[in-house]
Amino acid sequence: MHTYLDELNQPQKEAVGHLNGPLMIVAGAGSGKTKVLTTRIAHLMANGVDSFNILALTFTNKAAAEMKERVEKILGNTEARNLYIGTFHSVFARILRAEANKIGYPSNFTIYDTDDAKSVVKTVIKELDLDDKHYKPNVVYNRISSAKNDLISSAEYINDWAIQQEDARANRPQLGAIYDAYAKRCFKNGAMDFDDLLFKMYLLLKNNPESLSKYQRKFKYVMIDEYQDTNKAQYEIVKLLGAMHENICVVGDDAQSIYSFRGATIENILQFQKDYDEVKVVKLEQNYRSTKSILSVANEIISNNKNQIEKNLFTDNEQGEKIKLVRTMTDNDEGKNVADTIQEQKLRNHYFNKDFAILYRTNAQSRSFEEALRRMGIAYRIYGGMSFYQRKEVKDMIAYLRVVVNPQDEEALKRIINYPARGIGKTTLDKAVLLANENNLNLWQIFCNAVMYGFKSGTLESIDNFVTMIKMFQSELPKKNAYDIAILVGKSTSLVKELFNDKTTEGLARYENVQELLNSIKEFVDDPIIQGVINEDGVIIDSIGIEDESKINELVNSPAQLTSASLGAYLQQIVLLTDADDNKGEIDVVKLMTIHAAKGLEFPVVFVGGMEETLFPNAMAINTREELEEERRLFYVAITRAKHKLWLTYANARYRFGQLQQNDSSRFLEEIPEDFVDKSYAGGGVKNTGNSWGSGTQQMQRGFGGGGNTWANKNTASEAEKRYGAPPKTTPSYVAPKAPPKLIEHEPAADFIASDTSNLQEGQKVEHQKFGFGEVIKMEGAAHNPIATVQFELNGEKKIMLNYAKLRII
DNA sequence: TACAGTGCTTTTTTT
DNA sequence: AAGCACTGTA
Repeated sequence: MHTYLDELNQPQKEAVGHLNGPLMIVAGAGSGKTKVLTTRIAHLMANGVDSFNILALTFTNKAAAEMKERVEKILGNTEARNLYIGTFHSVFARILRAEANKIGYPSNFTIYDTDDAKSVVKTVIKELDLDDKHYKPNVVYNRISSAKNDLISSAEYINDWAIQQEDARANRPQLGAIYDAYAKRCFKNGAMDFDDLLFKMYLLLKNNPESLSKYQRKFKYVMIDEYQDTNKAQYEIVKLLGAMHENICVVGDDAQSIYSFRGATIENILQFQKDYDEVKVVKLEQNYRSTKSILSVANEIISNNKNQIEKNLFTDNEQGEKIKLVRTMTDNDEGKNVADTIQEQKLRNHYFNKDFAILYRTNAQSRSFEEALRRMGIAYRIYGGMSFYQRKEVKDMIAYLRVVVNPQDEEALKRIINYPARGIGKTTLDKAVLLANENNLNLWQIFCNAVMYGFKSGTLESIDNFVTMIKMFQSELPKKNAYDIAILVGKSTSLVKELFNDKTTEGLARYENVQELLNSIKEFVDDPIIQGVINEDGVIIDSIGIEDESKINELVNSPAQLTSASLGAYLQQIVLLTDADDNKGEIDVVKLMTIHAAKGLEFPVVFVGGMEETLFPNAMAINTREELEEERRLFYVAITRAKHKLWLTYANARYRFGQLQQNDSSRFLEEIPEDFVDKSYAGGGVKNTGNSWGSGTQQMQRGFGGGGNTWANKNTASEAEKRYGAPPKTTPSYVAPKAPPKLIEHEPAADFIASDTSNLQEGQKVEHQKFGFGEVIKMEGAAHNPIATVQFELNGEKKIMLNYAKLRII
């Protein structure tokens, strides 16, 4: 019969089999949580629950996609399409569009990402005549964000005595005023930030009984993934949605709660059991992912936390190797060491690039790993950090599209009003903004009626041309899909042409990025998923808004109405997309990401870099026990990503803010029992052994020790040395062989012409037909036979004889 | 109006 | 180191 049930262990079966009533699954790392969730959905449907009545909420798009795919596989039919599976933010965005009128928003509202939101905060601070040195936009934004996650409106914020006291003590009494102005501005712009998607969803359900009842009836079964990471807003929404049927299933692991900075609280797990009369609790304690060695270390680490739900995570997997500890001199050496080790492991144990992950606490740490991997010719990909959609040229293009869909969107409008330059400069913009504020209109309305406001005739003409152009785009909205409009915009604004004409390396990259954006729009358009109904503005109104079946049939019969290929739909999904969600990922590359981004993932071989005090645990997060325990959970998450092998690495000193900074090894390393760890590499890595030791207390200077990697200062033994004994004086047993780096072939532009290199200087940027782009780092050789040493971006250092090679100077 | 140069701040994690 | 804001010049 239901063969899928046979694949489960006893507790898993219990969880899947509990169909009605509240259910809490405490799922340890690697215990088959996703399998249980997906099987449970399938089981619900096998027992007659309509797929339209199931809602599953996750934190990442990737998790949602995976869940959907796996349910589909189990079911073997297309019923899974009707399931409502998505992230909190994307599901609520869809619902809010359909219900926008109930909360006074346009259904084509824009979603502001963090950059947009901070920019609005900054604007508002300036308009209130406050000093943005004192009211730092970053800090203010975080404060507003926390308030929203705690469901505190600006009015409540201002009237809350305790909050006011707190702000007064911090000498920031105007925070409430800023919050209020910010909220009003977003509303005026027809925009919501990420937190609004939760906050407004809560308000919608709270204040509109019909809406609440509608969604309660629709979502008879609700499932929440990563419940330990929910904040108050999410908690209250779930509680409201589930109140009618109480068929709520939450899955979480308190040991993996790492998002308290976003308002998440473990309290939600504890509270869950009190909210309902009979909560079934199932613990999944068998780990199917890691070796015994790795899991023991993880268990040991987490046992140092006081606050936790008791559980006993075990595995039947093999013992595996001890985890390895590596100490290097600098962050650059750390990078080299990891790259060397990857190369070694590939050769010795036949791993592929894709089997490796390098994890770190902060995004800035990716640099040294990146450089080392590039030098070795190992393909890699960085997830997170500066995402594709944050690049200037991409944001510019998207800003145009945003204005077309929602001209109230002032952030986008400001961005493009004079780009490419069209004679509407700062003076004009300032005046328009002032007029908008005085007349309580938005910027777009000022421009549309510019003639009323006494702009100079030249300026007026520029404004009119701009307005006419945008209106022309808008008139195409109902007729054209997202891609066709994007192409039209690119052409009419000559934005693409401008980038194309910029032949510098950076210009080339920018042009390519815009092309990539256009490709992604095309892809989106070519794969129209029927997911909703579109209103006259081209914005998705969700099918959920239609209760009457005949109406749905009517709409299904007019497919144009139902495609999601509109520009509005495209914009909605990209802003909620993380680049970790990008699934082009099955190519053979080493993956680099923060530990946060790695949650929910697993890799055969894992490196955790930067195991140093101030970095991990991070200096910003050691002020309270709670903070420190969260850092420890983060370490726990890092460890439990590994299936077979785990390396922990740290550097004696690393560059931070342009200065070489010395750090002690992480306190977490002391918590690993001696027997579980192989420390034979904790002595400076492949290159640094045999040198004098001691991390010293003297200020490290740049170019220390003359020889690059030599430590000249001898002082007291370092913390690590005291703990782990003196580092080995001999060469390690195995030095990774340097495979000849593979050449990454460069495709020169069709118009590649070699330059006259007789006067080539150090520091100049060049292009080589085969090796690609690089920088001249050294000139040598006789005058009649000059030799340039060039550091190529993709192919490392090469000596080029200028008499023979063809180089183009950039 | 636009760009180049200078000086100043940054110091976590993300939907 | 790097990005940003501000200032001065063409």
